[in-house]
Formats: sequence, C-alpha cells, structure tokens
Amino acid sequence: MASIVDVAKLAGVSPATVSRVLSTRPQPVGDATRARVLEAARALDFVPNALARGLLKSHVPVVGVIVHDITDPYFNEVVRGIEDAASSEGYLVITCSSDRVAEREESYVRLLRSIRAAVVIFAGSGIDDPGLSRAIGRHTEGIRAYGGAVVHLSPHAFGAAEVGVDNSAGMASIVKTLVDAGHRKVAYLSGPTRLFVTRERLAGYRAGLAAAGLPFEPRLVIETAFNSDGGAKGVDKLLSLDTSFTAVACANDLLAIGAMARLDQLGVRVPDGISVTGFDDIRQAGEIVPGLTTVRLPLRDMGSGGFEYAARLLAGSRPRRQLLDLEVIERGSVGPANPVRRTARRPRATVMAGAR
Amino acid sequence: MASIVDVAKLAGVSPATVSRVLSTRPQPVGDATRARVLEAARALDFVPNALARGLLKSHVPVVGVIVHDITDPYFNEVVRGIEDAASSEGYLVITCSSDRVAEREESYVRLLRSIRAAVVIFAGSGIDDPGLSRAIGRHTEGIRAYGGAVVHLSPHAFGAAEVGVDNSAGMASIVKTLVDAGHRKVAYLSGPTRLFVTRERLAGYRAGLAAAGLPFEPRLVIETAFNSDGGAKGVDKLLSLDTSFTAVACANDLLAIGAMARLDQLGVRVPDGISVTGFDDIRQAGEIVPGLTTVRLPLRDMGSGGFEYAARLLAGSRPRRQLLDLEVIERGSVGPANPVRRTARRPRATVMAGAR
DNA sequence: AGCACGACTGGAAACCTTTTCAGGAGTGGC
DNA sequence: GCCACTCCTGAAAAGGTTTCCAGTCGTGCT
Repeated sequence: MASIVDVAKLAGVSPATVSRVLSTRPQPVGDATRARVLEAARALDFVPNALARGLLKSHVPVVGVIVHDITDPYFNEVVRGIEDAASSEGYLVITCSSDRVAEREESYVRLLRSIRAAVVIFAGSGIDDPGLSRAIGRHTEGIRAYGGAVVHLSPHAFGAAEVGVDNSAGMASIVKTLVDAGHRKVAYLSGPTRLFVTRERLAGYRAGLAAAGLPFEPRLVIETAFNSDGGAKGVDKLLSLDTSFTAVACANDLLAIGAMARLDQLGVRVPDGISVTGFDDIRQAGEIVPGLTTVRLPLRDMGSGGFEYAARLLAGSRPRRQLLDLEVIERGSVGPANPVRRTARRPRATVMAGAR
Repeated sequence: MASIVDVAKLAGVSPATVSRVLSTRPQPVGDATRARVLEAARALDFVPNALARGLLKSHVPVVGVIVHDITDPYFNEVVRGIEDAASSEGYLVITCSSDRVAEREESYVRLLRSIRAAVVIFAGSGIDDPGLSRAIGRHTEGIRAYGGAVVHLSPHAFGAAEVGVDNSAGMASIVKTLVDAGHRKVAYLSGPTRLFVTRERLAGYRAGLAAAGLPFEPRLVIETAFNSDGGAKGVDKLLSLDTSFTAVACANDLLAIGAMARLDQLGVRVPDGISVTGFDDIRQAGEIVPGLTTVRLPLRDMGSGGFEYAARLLAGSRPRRQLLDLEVIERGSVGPANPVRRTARRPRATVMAGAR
C-alpha cells in the first residue's frame, strides 16, 4: 500500500508537499513540483488514507442514517436524498436499519460514534423508550464532542426535529383544493390527538376553512385510529350525523383509503358522491381506483435538507430549523361539490344524515 | 473526547491494559484491574476511536455496497441482507447509488478505498464501460492490498460473480411445475442471447424438458426483447406458428406480464387457456390478476451470502463461489393443461396455430 | 531454598496524514 | 547592492490505538 511518503520519495519532495498538492483545498506549490507529485501519485495509484486524516481532523466524512428499515419505500427515498446531497460533498452514507429495536439502534449509534462519523441523522425510527433516549442523548453529546453534527428528521411531523414538513400548511392547501372544487361542507377524519402530527394537521384543516371564510364545525371532525379501519369507522360516524357534507379530508392516506372502501361498500361513489383526500402519498394512493388526491411528502428534499442542515452545523453556523413545503397531488378522488343538487340527476350524490 | 489514556489514568493502569480489556477478544487481565478499567470507561463514556484502530489494522469494519439505486426494491432488499449479516459482526454498511454513471461509481469505490473499507460489494450496478472496468480493477487491487475483500453479487446471473443464483436450476423447477400440472408442450419466451442470464435460463428450460422426458422443440423458443412489449410480440409469434402449446415459460416477469396482457387482448384466458410463468418475482408479479407463478430471487440471502463470502475471505480462507437456490412462487397463472381437450367444454382453451 | 515458568502489566513503536513553524531562495524596490 | 517581502518547501509533532518486547511478581516443583 503506497503511502504519502512513498509518493514523496518518488517525487523527490517531502510528505508535507505531497499533502499540500493532494489536499482538498490546494495550497501554494510550485508548478513543476505539483506536476511531479501528481505524476508520482498516479504512478503509485495512491489513494490517501482517510483514517489517518480523520484521526487528525477528529472525524471522517461519513454520514450515518438511522432508519426503521431501509426496505421501506419511505426511508429509502429519504436516504437517497441524503446520499445525493452528501456525495456531492465527498461524504459517504451509512444506513442503519434499527427495525425499531432499541438495542440495535443504540449499538448502531455507538458504532457510528466509534468511527467518528461527521454526521448522524435520525430519520424517524419511531422508538419510544426512555432508556434508549438517555443513551442517544449521551451519544449525541459524544458526537458533538468530537465535532460531529446530529440532526433529527421527521417525515411526518415537525416536533423536535430540525427538519420537517409543514403539515399545517399542507393540510390547508388540500382543503383549499376542495374549496376550489366547490365544496363548502368538508368533514375531517383525524388521528389520535396525542400525536403531534395529528394536531398539526387538524390545525391546517381549520386554517384552510378559515382562509376560505368557512365556519369550523366541530361535529364534522371525527377522531379515530390512524389506519384504514379507522377510516371506515370514521365514515360510519359521519354518516350517522345530523348534518350533510360533500367532502372528507383525512389526516393520512390510510384513513382515506379505508374511508373510500367503506363509502364504496355503502354505494356512495367517489368522487361523484363524496370527494375524499388523504395525506402522505403512500404508494397505494396512486394505485387504487380512483386515485387518491393527497399531499406528497417531499422525502428526498427532507433527506438533502437534513444533510445540508448538518453541513451548516459543521461549518460552524447556527442553521434555523427547516419547514419543507408540501405538494398537493391531484388524482381522481376529488370532484365538484354537489353535482346532484345542482343537476338533480343523481340523487345519491349528497349523503344526508340518516340516509342509510 | 475521552481517549484510552484518560481511561488508563482514571483506572490507574497503562493504556495497553485498557486496550486489552476493551478489545474484542479479551486478553488476560487481572479481575480487579479489569473491573477498574470497565468502571473508568463507563464513567468517562469512552467509545474507542475506530479510526485509530483502523489505521493500525489497515482497514475499518465497514462494508461498502455499490448498487444502481437504493430506491430500487431489488437492491434495497440485497442491501438489507448485507446489513443483517454485517451488523451482527459489528460492521457498518455504506450504500452507494451509482445511478449507472461510471464516474459516480468510480468515485464511490475510490472513496470506499480511501476510508479503507474492509469489504466492498458490487451488487450489480450494470455499467458496461471499459474505462470503468480498468479503474475498478485497479481499485480492487488496491483494496486487496490493504487486506480488504471485494465481492461481486449478481441477482440475475452468475457470470463472473462470487455469489449468484442458479438460474438454470430455477428455470428447470418452474418447467417441472408446468409439467406436473400436465403440460407437455411448453413454449419459451427468451431474452437477448448475448446476455449471460438469458443463456443460463434457456439452458434451464431445456434441462427441465429433458428431466421430464419431453422433446426440445426449437420452434417453440422465441427470442425477443427483455420487456413487456417483447412478451406481447413473442405471443404473437408463437400463435402464428404451425404448432400448438399449452403453456409459456418466460425468461423474466416483464416478458410474462406482456405475454399475459397480449393473451388477454386476444381473448385467451390465463390460466384456463394457456398457462404462463415468469422469473424474478418483481412486485407486479403479485399484483396482477391472475397472480404470476414465477421464481423468486433470494435477494436477502444473496446479500448475506455476499457478506459471508467476504468475511471468509478476510478470515484468510478461500471460499467457493456460491450458487443460491431459487424458489418457485405459485400464484394463479398456471393451471392444468388442456382442460378443454379433455372435457371438451371450452373450445378456446387450447390455442392452435392459425386459430386467430 | 532455588529455579523455572506463567500470569499479568508497562513502555514504546508503528500506522499515515495534516499543520504549524521556520528557513531558504528569489525578486523588486530604493 | 542591500533590504524586505513573498513564495515555496521541509522538519516535526500530534492524533488514538494495538502489539511486541520486557519486566515483575508470585507460585509450584525439585
């Protein structure tokens, strides 16, 4: 293995000079000398030892990412975003699938710390364990101690993350989409209120209504479980209400998909009878019929944003938390409001309370 | 940042002793001393510097994986397999998405070499470029020079890879599945013969026929493009032949999906009219109707197999190339042969040449 | 009792690079 | 012609760990 001194010998210069020629930000070296060094390095197929450099610099250009599972389409998009941003700066990306097992996560962080990774990004492994939190806190301190940066990403909620999405604005825009389509009575299927993300999205719903000058009707908000079954139950509850509505905005896609399935069962067509929207843009959203109009999470941008946040941290600046904008993806699940009432052709289009 | 000498001081011993206590394979140290060291390390939250260790050992417990795109469901399964095997040995996994760009791949390998990754796995980035090959060859030599291991994985073909799948045996088993269902005339849609994988699978088809004592009929083998359009064209060609068949084995799933779509267009039902099989088990295979009976690539096993191969290499042994077995996944696209002829109920079930 | 041996521990070198400090050479101006 | 300055280069230290080589101490055997 050729080292820098071998190159120095071959070029007839000192190792210091070789280092100067080959370092990332080239330093003043005579042209002839530089050429000799470059030639020697080429001849010896010299690749600098990043470990030695890292030992000196106290960390190595590597970013470690802790995810739940790299196989999950969400996380590998995030990882790809990180990689794209990181590789252009000469960093390598280590992916760690914790499988939501606390010990695995801790041992991964420890490993990343042991190789002195410049950046460690937590991309939402979703483990809630006090012991783990303490350990992570200790490691975070340790990582910062050697000059590394620690960043938390949250694809679903902002919360304590340095980079997250503007759930509220996203929900507000999709409500606007519904309003623009003519809807005046928009129901809302919400998730468990204890979750940060749920509260953010609910706030967005209210903001969207307010922006359109529509009243907020608490009755039209159903709190249910964050899955498709919850969506079905939510629909049942809404239909049993003593009020009408022409659209249902859901706090996530799973809820929306469950709602659509239930509506279908009940003979209510989407979007002709009722319009439905989701949030997240999971794969299924584009695969069901009709396609679900939803809000897409900018996963790659979150990844690259996370790396860039860390890069600023490393550069010594004090970056601000980053809220990423969300994009509404229009598919087939939103149609004009009340086509029936207006055209009086399809009596089933507006669902009235007790209509079942 | 606490170093080994801080721990040594606190414990009142020499750094050498601390190293002995904390090293992976513990060495003889007095019980009292060991306890003091452990306590000191805990108190200081000491995490050994893997860079310093790596500098000495000449490489670091990291495996780098070069893939086309980590977002591709195939590759992230492979990466996950590598990670599972690697992490249990204390290795970290770096994923590198080359996007099939030669420069990116070269720069990634160079980077992996610069941090002295113990293992570099090429998981089929699929770039065919002589300049790149030369560069990779040089880097491979360099990596071996510092004691690292280089392994090539091939999810689709064995070829020059150290770990691959037994395409021929896989195709033979799926042909057997067809034969077991009663098929005697099995056509074959093949891909471009210049590809290694194509030739292997074709050989498997012939072997499968031979094992069943069935004659190989060259007319029933159609060479076409490796995509769904090729599948459609292949079906057209087969139907124009002056011969009959009751099943079509395809060299990959894309071909099979194209073939099924074309058969559907022509009014031929699968599997009632004709049985169809694929190869690879891509996601779509399970999502179309009827589900495609196909051969599943053991992606995780390939990943873990690749790491284990490398681990043996590092341990100094000379491992043998590994051929992984393939599993037939039975879904709905294979049915009994010629139910029509026998029951004389559904005249459309067997397709005769010129029947269109 | 003396010797040999084993168990345990310490000292120091080595791994490779970067960076600081300083020195040397050359040049331009007075 | 000399001084000051710039530009370029070299020497050496530092970063944290492992391991080889010794050295010490205690114990068991003769």
